Amino acid sequence: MDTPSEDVAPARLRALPSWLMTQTAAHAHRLVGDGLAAVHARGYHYRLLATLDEYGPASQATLGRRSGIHLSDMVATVNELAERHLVDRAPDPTDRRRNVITLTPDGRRQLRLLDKQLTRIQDDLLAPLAPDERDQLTQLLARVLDHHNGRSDT
Amino acid sequence: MDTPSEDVAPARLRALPSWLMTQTAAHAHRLVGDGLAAVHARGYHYRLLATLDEYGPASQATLGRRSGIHLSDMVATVNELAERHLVDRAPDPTDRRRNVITLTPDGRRQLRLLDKQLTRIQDDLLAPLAPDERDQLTQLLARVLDHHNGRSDT
DNA sequence: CGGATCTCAGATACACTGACATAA
DNA sequence: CTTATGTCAGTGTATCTGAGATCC
Repeated sequence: MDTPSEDVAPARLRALPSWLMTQTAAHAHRLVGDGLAAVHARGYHYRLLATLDEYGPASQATLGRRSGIHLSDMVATVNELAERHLVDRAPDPTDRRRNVITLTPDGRRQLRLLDKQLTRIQDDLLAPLAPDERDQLTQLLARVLDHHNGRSDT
Repeated sequence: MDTPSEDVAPARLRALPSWLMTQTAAHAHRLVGDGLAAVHARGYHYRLLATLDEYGPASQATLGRRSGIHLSDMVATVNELAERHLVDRAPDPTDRRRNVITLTPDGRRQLRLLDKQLTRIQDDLLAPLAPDERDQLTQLLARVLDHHNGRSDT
């Protein structure tokens, strides 16, 4: 603790919120990536499946807005999920520009699996924090996120 | 442009700490990236300059451990900074495997500029939070980070 | 025509892996 | 012989830009 020349990040960085955010996010990203890879999934897959589950079928553009996935990346994500029959891609009869993406029963099953896996991962990620501290952190981050997504307060 | 409250992230995601972390980190990353690009710098540049300023000259391997930059990326980072004479790279006479990286006066000047720029950016990033909430968030994130870096507590 | 949708190609930043030569 | 260092080449993920084609 008191060895001064230890290989620890500079104080300037340790007190910099943007640095703390990107660093903890890197850990979160690694934990989630590994955890989802174990069930043959990626972050985008979960985000898209969860969005479909909560909002129902939608076009790729709408799904992109809801899930925060870029339209360009949406294409590949839907491709990957459709290949494994976790979602269905069908042309929209009312607007031939659009595809309607639908969650399949297999997709719903996979989503439940991913939910469980992610719950475990949150516990690893927030291990050093007490339950009320985890809530605090979640609330604070949510407010920062809402602000930068142009929603609510300021 | 309106889309009342339709296109909002699913509740499942909004309550998921790992997602909140990576999302806020993405905003932080973008703000920092833009802000540093305005003064011709990247995140790695600041991290390396700050590490040199606080710990003094060191080998690339040591700098990597302190700044969290991978040895492989350290090479390119030092190249970029040395090209602009913000750091100096010289062979270590006592260990010919090593380079000793030193902060130059120009580098110190650049660092002060980056410090100011980053202070502004933190303010944008944490705009919706009161000062004591910013501290709370910083503390919580620091504890999570320490835990996953194998330092201190359980 | 403007505007939305989908697709594809590529770029960038960060974190990481593997291989290698050199030197302690 | 083993370990540490520096260099180079390349991987994977997340985000985003730009271009096009199609359709409303």
